[in-house]
Amino acid sequence: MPEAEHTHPNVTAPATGDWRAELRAKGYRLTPQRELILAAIEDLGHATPDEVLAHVQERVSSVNASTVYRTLEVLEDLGLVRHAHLSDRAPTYHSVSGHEHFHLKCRGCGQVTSVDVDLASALTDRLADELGFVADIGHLTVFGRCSRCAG
Amino acid sequence: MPEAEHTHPNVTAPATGDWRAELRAKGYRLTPQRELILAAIEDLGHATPDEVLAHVQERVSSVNASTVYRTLEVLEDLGLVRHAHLSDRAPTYHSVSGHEHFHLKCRGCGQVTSVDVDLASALTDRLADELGFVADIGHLTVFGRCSRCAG
DNA sequence: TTGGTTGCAAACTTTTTGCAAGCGT
DNA sequence: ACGCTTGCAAAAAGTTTGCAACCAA
Repeated sequence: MPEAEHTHPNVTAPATGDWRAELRAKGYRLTPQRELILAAIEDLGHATPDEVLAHVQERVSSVNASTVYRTLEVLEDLGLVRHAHLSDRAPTYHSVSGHEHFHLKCRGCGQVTSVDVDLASALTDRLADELGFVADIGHLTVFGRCSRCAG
Repeated sequence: MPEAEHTHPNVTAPATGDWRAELRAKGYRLTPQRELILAAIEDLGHATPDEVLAHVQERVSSVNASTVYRTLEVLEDLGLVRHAHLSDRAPTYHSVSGHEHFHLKCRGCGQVTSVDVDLASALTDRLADELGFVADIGHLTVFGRCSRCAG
């Protein structure tokens, strides 16, 4: 499959520093690894655990893969990052500092596009009205073909 | 996570036998394994490769896991089965003999619900009109909370 | 007979886990 | 000092691959 490129460069708001307080409030500790991993995700926009690890290790080579997995879980619990499944393989994590969005993935060129959740409101409304189902659109990935590849 | 139960028992149309011809037409061969694996998916409704293997092995213990993976790929190529990601782990395969549908997965109780693709037409239309993106709704899984678990 | 298929074993990729040492608070 | 965290190594889970024997056509 072609390499994924992203149409929505992550122009994220800088971490306010108040997440560190929330982290402690939940009984977690603030460690260099956690700051590095969160920063990596904000740098990379969308990244798999593997890519996060590589990015972090460019500066601090001693950081371990298990730490990345464990930290990603903590950061997701804190609501600082989210993940989606952009391929049949590893999940992709992204920062939540911006607006909530879901993803479109083109099977032709591999391009990933971020779309505002509003665009799916018709679906979420119907699911809620007709089935009482509260959808988590931020986790959604819609596969298909982009305009160029659909032809 | 709770075990998934399914609200849409697969009442699939019996294989007409004409898939065997299509299979040969594409240069594939008709083998007992392929018939068993397709039958397993129609029996099970929704199943991971692992579950398919276990089901097939109840009758023919010699069937191998690689054969299941390879066959699932062939069957999907023929359009006889499809897969969706109902968990962060193994993919789930289902028969395409019925109507096309996408899935709802409840994070509370794990329940999986099949929903007719029509219900998502508002989303697919907007994606097509505004972005030219042709969505493959049959592959979609929407995570969230069912009416009971949403409270 | 020909070449697509299968079973087997080994390799691989991604993620999880046990544990002792380390460090944030 | 207490106990959450980390690095490491091994295990687990899921999938893929090379290859010789096998069998559908």
